[in-house]
Amino acid sequence: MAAAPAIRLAVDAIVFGYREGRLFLLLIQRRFGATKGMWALPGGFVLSSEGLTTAVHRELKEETGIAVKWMEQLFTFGDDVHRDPRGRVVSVAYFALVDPSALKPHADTDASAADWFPLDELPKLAFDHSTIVRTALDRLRAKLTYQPIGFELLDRDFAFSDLETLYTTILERPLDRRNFRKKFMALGLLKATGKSRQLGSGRPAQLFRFDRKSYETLQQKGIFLDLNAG
Amino acid sequence: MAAAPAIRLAVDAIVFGYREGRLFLLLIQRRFGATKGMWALPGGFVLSSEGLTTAVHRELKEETGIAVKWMEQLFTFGDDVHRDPRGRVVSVAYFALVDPSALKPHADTDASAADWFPLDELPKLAFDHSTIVRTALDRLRAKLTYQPIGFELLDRDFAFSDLETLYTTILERPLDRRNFRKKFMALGLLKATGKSRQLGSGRPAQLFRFDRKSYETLQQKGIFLDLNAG
DNA sequence: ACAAAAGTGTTCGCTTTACACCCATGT
DNA sequence: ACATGGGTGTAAAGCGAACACTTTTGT
Repeated sequence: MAAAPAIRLAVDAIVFGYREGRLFLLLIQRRFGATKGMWALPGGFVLSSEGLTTAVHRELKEETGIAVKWMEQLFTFGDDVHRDPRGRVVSVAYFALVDPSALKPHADTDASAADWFPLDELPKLAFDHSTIVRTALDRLRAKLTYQPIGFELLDRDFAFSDLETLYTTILERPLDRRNFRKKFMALGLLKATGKSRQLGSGRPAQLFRFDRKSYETLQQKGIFLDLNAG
Repeated sequence: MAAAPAIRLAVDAIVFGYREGRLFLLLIQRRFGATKGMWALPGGFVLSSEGLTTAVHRELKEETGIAVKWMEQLFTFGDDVHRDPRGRVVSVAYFALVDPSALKPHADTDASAADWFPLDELPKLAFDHSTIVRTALDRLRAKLTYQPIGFELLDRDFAFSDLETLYTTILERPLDRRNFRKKFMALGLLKATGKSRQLGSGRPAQLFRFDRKSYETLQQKGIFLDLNAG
């Protein structure tokens, strides 16, 4: 076969943030082209000299100023030949989880703005980015049941109730507090810090921290954390 | 951003076949270029006018003569900039399961040969195709535990023991016959045909057929079929 | 009769689930 | 004292795992 026709390859980043019981999505406002002014996922074209993973990290950094440690490949979108008005663009989507309070996005050259949006109040998105976000959400929910998450989304020290709220927020359904705590504790990836925290009234909550080693081990292994009722 | 540099986009097909207690992989022998004479996964460059899924099906058909109904996107390989000696090529890998007895591969213009290889006797593969195959195998094994498979791999009518052998072959470990049967039957996706079959001596086996409707339903839903001991 | 493959139930232990009250602190 | 959020135990049911013999046929 001769040289391939000009398909352009892009990467997109779905960055979920969690704060105070709400899930957020990181978006940028497009500065150029037919989609100028619309909100979209951070992303852009892959350079021929860089790997895909490098490319997403670079684009994310360039467009929002945010650096994340880890992104997971989600899916490659390229069945619809017209998904991008600029021509044939195939996009490899990656997703990440971060604590948004630590990361103030700032717009850069390619974006006129960058900001966090609550998941239930997303603006209309450019391209097929709504589909991509939906796919990412599905994956995130599925991921909860076979891998621990939270490390990237919570403060270093957190109360158990923070973890519970995180899970109920993502799953959009309640969990049984006792059962959830029992199961999660049994995984042995939380360390008590000895410290405690109090918000207004109520009994102070003891603070925990993830044990990084076991956390990463469990992430690899694919554990079970059946979460029907918690 | 200006026009993207010339990255070429390819698709590769990992087609697993199952027959008589063995897993096979469909390979083609490369006819051109630096990898001439080597075995590789069927695949090739995506045309700018076609979707990714269309592209894999087309390439598979062109190179091996085999048409499959369904392929699942596996992963996109593009972190290694030098994975292809022809330049920068990013490949979207898809995998499929078929009954190889119904599908005699024949080489076509781009391949000098196409054939089934037992998984444990693969030749050295071109590019990073060994890595891709390994990834596909991991996925296939994982898939077994949350989705029913078998429909695509067995004859329309099959004995229960065929199904059992299929599972033990893929998982490479024995299953408890009684438990496996109990669980699988409980899913309610097998219909008795009333017919039976006998191979040499031994009690004849009654033949089953998949109930297509429930099969597809369960594939969507993501069911649980814990298979530690079967 | 024996060899070969198909078919079938029960028991035990663990995990999941459902469920409600007390604790520590602030106001 | 009451409001607020944090923290805890137990019993019942269901599921997964382990385990061996009988049936039907050919030779």
